[in-house]
Amino acid sequence: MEVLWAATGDLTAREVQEALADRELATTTVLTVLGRLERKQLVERTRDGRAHHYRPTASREDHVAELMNDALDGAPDRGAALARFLGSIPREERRRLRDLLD
Amino acid sequence: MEVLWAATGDLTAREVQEALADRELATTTVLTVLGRLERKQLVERTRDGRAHHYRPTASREDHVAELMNDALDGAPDRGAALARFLGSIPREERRRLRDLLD
DNA sequence: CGATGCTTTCTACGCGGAGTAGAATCGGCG
DNA sequence: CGCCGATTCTACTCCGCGTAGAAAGCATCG
Repeated sequence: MEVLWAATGDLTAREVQEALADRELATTTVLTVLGRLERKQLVERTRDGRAHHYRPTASREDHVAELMNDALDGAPDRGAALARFLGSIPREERRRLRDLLD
Repeated sequence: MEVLWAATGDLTAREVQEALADRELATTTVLTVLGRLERKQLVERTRDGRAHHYRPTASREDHVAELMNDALDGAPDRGAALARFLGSIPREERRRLRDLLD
């Protein structure tokens, strides 16, 4: 996901593999992982001749926001959880949140 | 964790088992899980005679807030992620957040 | 047209965590 | 001291993840 999120457009499996060249992964490994990510709806792909082009289904920020929501869903008292959350982030970010809310 | 969070005070393994009576779990199963939760610092315990008393190390809300933070840590641009998060929750909760920030 | 070379699919192995539980051990209490 | 519940140790299964080999698809070059 890091690679796909960092890219400006779609990437082929080979391009992903090259972006991870330092790990020397087998091509099939990259394909397998991309397939699993697709199964989890984290990426989608379109065919282009012989190869596929992969792209994230959501921006990294959207994904993070969704994870935060999933976590919040675990609380019976969402309001209380939100209050604790506010208390757990840096003052600076609380300020930022207030700005965003206006 | 649900059982411990729902309880008012500490619980013994047997009490936890009784709270989960519908699942008909073996006593050792309950103990094993409690042990793993302790290893993960989700619960702590104190000895009391032959048995132990278990309790959560954090309230459910604190735990949820922590999970939200963990998710947020996955974003390179925390501000942007927070913005998406705000956009993903019900209007009502945004209002609640604004109140909390005052 | 067929060989060549990518790309993809199918299958698989090892690892670790979660759920479950049996066997053995520990330690109060009568 | 012996009993019985509580605890610890160990283990089995299932599942997801990281990894990759073997095989099949298919476009292109000679």
